[in-house]
Parts: sequence; structure tokens; C-alpha cells
Amino acid sequence: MKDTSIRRIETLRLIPRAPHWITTAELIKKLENLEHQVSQRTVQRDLIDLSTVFPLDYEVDGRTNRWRWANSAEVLDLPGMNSQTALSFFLAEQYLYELLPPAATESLEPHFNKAREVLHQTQSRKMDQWIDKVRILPEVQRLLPPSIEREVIESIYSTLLDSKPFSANYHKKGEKKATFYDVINPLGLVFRDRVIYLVATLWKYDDPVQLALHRFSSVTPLDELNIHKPKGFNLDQYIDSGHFDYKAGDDIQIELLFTEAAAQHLEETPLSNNQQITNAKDGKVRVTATVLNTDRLRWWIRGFGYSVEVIKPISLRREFTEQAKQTALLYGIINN
Amino acid sequence: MKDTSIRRIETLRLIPRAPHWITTAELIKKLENLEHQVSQRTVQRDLIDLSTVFPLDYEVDGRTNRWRWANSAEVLDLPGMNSQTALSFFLAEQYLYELLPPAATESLEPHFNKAREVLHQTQSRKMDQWIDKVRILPEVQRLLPPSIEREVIESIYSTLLDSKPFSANYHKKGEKKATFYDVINPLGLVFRDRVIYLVATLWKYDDPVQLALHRFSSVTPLDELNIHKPKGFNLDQYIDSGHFDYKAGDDIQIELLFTEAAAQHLEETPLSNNQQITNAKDGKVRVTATVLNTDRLRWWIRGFGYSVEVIKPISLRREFTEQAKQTALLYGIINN
DNA sequence: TAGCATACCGTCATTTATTGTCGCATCACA
DNA sequence: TGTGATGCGACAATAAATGACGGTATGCTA
Repeated sequence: MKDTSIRRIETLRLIPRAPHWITTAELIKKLENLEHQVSQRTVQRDLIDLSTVFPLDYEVDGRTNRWRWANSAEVLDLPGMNSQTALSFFLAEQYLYELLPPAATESLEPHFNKAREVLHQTQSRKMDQWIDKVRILPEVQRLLPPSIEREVIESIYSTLLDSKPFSANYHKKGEKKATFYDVINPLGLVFRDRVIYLVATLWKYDDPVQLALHRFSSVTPLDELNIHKPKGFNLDQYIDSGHFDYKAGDDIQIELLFTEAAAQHLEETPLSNNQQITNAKDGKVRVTATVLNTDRLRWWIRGFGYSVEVIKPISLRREFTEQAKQTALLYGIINN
Repeated sequence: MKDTSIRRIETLRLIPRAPHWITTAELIKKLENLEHQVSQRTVQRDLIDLSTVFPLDYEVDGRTNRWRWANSAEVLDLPGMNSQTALSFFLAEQYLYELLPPAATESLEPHFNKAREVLHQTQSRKMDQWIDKVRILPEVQRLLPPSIEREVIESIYSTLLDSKPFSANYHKKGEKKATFYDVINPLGLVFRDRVIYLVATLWKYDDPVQLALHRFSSVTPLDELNIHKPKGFNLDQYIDSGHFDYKAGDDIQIELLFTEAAAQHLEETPLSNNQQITNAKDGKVRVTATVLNTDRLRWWIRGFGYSVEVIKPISLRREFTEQAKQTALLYGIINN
């Protein structure tokens, strides 16, 4: 039976990474579900054999043995990671570092480490440094991410996935002492900038609240309770209805007058599929496109300063005229 | 010998994913390097056995057989992916979708697919949809990414990693016909917004140029040639010296006067470790911090419109006063 | 086009590994 | 203190793995 090799691979996959454990009995059951019916002794022997080759930790808990992958264990991919994929992982790591709190990407680290190792091996022959060959230029001002405890993010992820309530301490903004919540019913996670918000209801109330993950401590899942979910709740609707300052927008047709330099990147990455760029007088260029009418659009346009003039729609032009007036007031260029 | 199982796992790792192949002879050599000295016949038998369980493609090329993982093959991680990691992968995918051209993340797709599968299994018991529970709110206006051919990105990645020149067609902006470059010496990749730039020298020249990846076609690696690298070239220096409009900045101490609402997020994600927020008159808040003096800083501040007033340093305030004046001129609030 | 080198594959005998079973020791739990 | 479960060593039967050999097909070179 060459089933042996397959069973051993399955065994390796079933063993969790630290800090979790799996007992031999659990393993036998799971292997049986996978159509590997073998005696208990065989599984025991497999584990001992495998642990001579792979970094498996082993602990005696009373009369039962528990197994897990050592925390330091690298991931083994089948098929093995090629240098192309490794470079993509490396880039992903750089990007996500800018965007997410460290605890949120922690579980991807074995993969990132593997990628670095693969790149290192690819390059070691050439005495060259791949790390010096790739740079990411962040688009936006870097703000410091709030730090989230690993246990908090892990517990909240799993309660959300399992649809289970939890209890926790929450440090409200500006308050020194934490508030204890008996029952928090997690409904969804919203990632905005570098802050992660949990949308949840408290106790039996139907009104969703927003709780920042970095303000939690000592999260305890309540596996015995069932989640209380308000009828008809929908995360998209909740966001679109204006919470998170993130109102949904309609399509509008915009017309902007850019300086040539400012509009250059729009030739590479257009605003929309129907974007048109034409030359205008005074060395300016006219850009038309159909985009969503959102706050983000306004932020984006404001970023260009006086390198852009909003022409259409009239309503948006009025906004920017008012904007210019208020700014002029602010800096004392005009008086009230 | 229980070495058999290990050898089979190694074999699976050595087989590349489509579209690449590996011949039996190559496999034997690589296995020997890994201290698995077995007869050719054994390797042949392993491959046939493994292909009954795993999605391995097989092709007869004359007298030699070639093997590869089917393109549709899912990744197998050891240890297996847990739901925590799967959720992180899912989030990573959402984020990178906003930031990178599709071809750049293509090689991560087997992992993303695996993550979706794991999440699906975790949830199937609960009849609940994890996909409805997580949302990412993009910070910036979404621009459409340029599309890059898969072959182009793959070839350029590998020539860069191998430090080898290549030849290619390049479609210059605004020109209809492509230009053919005999010898392009890749020096580095720079990711800005959603555009990927190759920094390279042409032929024997020492002057680096910037070439957008989506403008390449028909890339041919020149493995027989050696790369011509200008003496002392350094990608960081090249970027800092102002190419890519990305000048390095010094530390400056800034003081900004925000409306309370606009400054709220700075309490969660501060500008710097020494950031201070104090109350000022008229319900405004005063924010001081030490930040890098860059263009990005200005873009960020401009985004707030008249919700922020730059107080210090004086030089920056002058810039913003001038900015306000020019904008006022643009919208006809003041006259020249 | 002949001849040689090479690779695949079927077969077989031998070696080696795998497996279930049994018995004993140990520990948790009632 | 007894019961049941678990781990582990030993052993024998079975099954798998392996190398060797030979036949055959193919590419390459002279």
C-alpha cells in the first residue's frame, strides 16, 4: 500500500501550528474521515517517525500525547514556492506592512519568511541582493498603526467566523478605565486606513456599534451562547448608509482642468474606462470621466491643489469654489 | 526505510507548477542533491504513483518524460492552513487588488484560492457568509490599473533576479509603433501607485531610464550576455535624488490647526511617536509632530481642505498661503 | 541510414518497511 | 481502589519498495 505516504502527508497537514495542539485520538478520528483507517499504533509510530524529520513539538499531558508544529517551523508548500511567487509574496509583505497593523498579518509571516528564503537561495549564486532591487513608493502619508494584541485579533477573528458572542474589556477613547461588556455580538469587521473596527451589537440591543480592535483587551469567547443578530442586518448597507463617513455615491460625469504635469499619471492609470484627455488652452489638459460621487473623490481632487480646476458638474464646482473661499479666509487672503 | 515518504514529499516539491516542466533526469539529480540516492526506476515509479493521487500532468517529449503540477492544482501547505491564516490571506487579496496590477499577484492566486476554500469549509456548518462580514474601505480614489501581460512580468522578474539583460519591444507614450531595444539591463523595480517601473540601462550606456512595465511586449531574456551595470548604482539613491518625484525629505516639526472632526483619526493613528494633540480656541485642536518634509505630506494636508490650517513651520505656511491664493485666483474669488 | 546512447517500462526476486496484535506500565477519573 | 484509556516495546505476518535486467522505442550523430 503506497497509501502510507499519503496518510503521512495528511497527518502533517492535520497537525496545527503552535500554540494549538492535537491529540493522537483526535488525529485518528480525522484521519478516519479522510478514509485512512489504521490502527492507533500506526498513527503513534507515524508521529514519532515524522518528528525525526519535521519540527514537531510533543507534549505528554497526563496519559495522552499532544502534537503540534513548532512555532519556528517554516511552511512547506506543495508544489514548492518558485522565485516568481516568492517575489510576489515579498512585495505583498511590503505593501501590507504599510496598510495593516502588525498583528493582522502575523499569521502570514511563515509564508513571508519562506519567500525570503527562496529569494535568498535564488540569489546566493549571483552574490547579488534582490532586496536592493525592489522599492515601493507609498502613495499616502504614513501614519503609525495602532498596536493590537495578537490574542485579541485572533479571538475576534474566530468568534466572527464562528458567529459566537464574546465578552471583553474595552478602553473607550479618552477614558482611563476600561469598560467591561458582558456580551458582544460580532457582526462584521471594517478596515479603514490602518484601524480595524468591529461592528457589533451589545447584549440584546439591536443597534450596531463600532468598536476599534486596538481598544480591546482580555477577549473571552462565549461558546455556549448564540449570537444575537438584528434582523436584516447587512454590513454593506450599514456602511453605505453613512457610518464610517463612507456614503455610497452615484455615478457622475466630471470635467477637470489639469496642468499637464499633474494629469500625466492619468494616462497610465485612468479614472474610468470612458476617461478622455484633450488639450486645452494655456498648456492645460481637460479630463472627463464618469466616477462615483464620493468623499474620496473630493479628497483626491483637493490633493492636487491649484494644479486642477473643477469645471463640471456645476454642483461640484460650487463646492470647490466655496472650498477655495474658506481656505482664502483661513490664510487671511480675503476678509469676511 | 521510511525515507520513502520524505522522498515523495521532496519529489512533489521539486515538480514545478504549469507552465514549467521537469524531466525525470533533472528530478533524479535534484533528489541526489537532497541525499536521496535511488535508482531511476524508483523515481519513475514514484511519479506514476503520485500522479494517481495528485494533479500531476505528464507529457512524453520524444524519449524523455516531463512532469508538472496541473495549473488548476491547489496549494497544499504543511502545516495546513488554519482559518486565521485564511482570513489574513483573504484580506491580503482584497488589499492587493486595490494596489497592484492583476498580473503582479497572479502567482499568489493558488494561495488565495486555498484561503477561500478553507473559509468556506469553516463556515459551511453555520450557513453563514464570511464574505459578508469583512469590508475594506479604500483610502484613496481608485484608478484603473494598467494591464500587464503575464509573460512580460514573469520574464522581467526573472531577468532581474538572475541579473541578466533582455531585449524587448517598448510602446512609448503617445507613439503608435513600438521601439525595439536590443539590450536592456534591468537594475530595479519601482512600484508607484498602480504602475510598475523598471529602472534599467540600455545597451552600454550608463544613464538609467524608467520604463513602465505595461508598455513592454515580447520580452526575450538574453541568458548568454552579462548585465551592464553602471558603477556604484544604488536604487535608493536614484529614487531619493528626485526621479519618480519622490525626493527624500528631512525631519521637520509641524504644527497644524484642525477642526475637531478632521483630527479625530489622528488619535488612533498618529503622525509620529511624538505627536501632541491639544485643544485650541473655536473648538479646534492643535496637532504637533515631527515628520518627513516630503511631497506626500503636502498632498495629505491639502486633502483636508479648509479643515486644517498650517501654522508651522513658517516656510510650509507660506507655501499653503500661496496655494490658497492661487486656488482663489483659479475660481475667481480674487483677481490678479 | 546505420549505429549508438539514452530513456521508459514490464517483470522478478530480494530486501525492507509497515502493520495489527498482544502484553505491560502508567495515569485520569469516578 | 478499580476501570478504562493511552502509550509503548516486541514480534510475526504481510505488503511494499527497490534494484537489476532485458526489451523496446526514440533521438542524435556520423
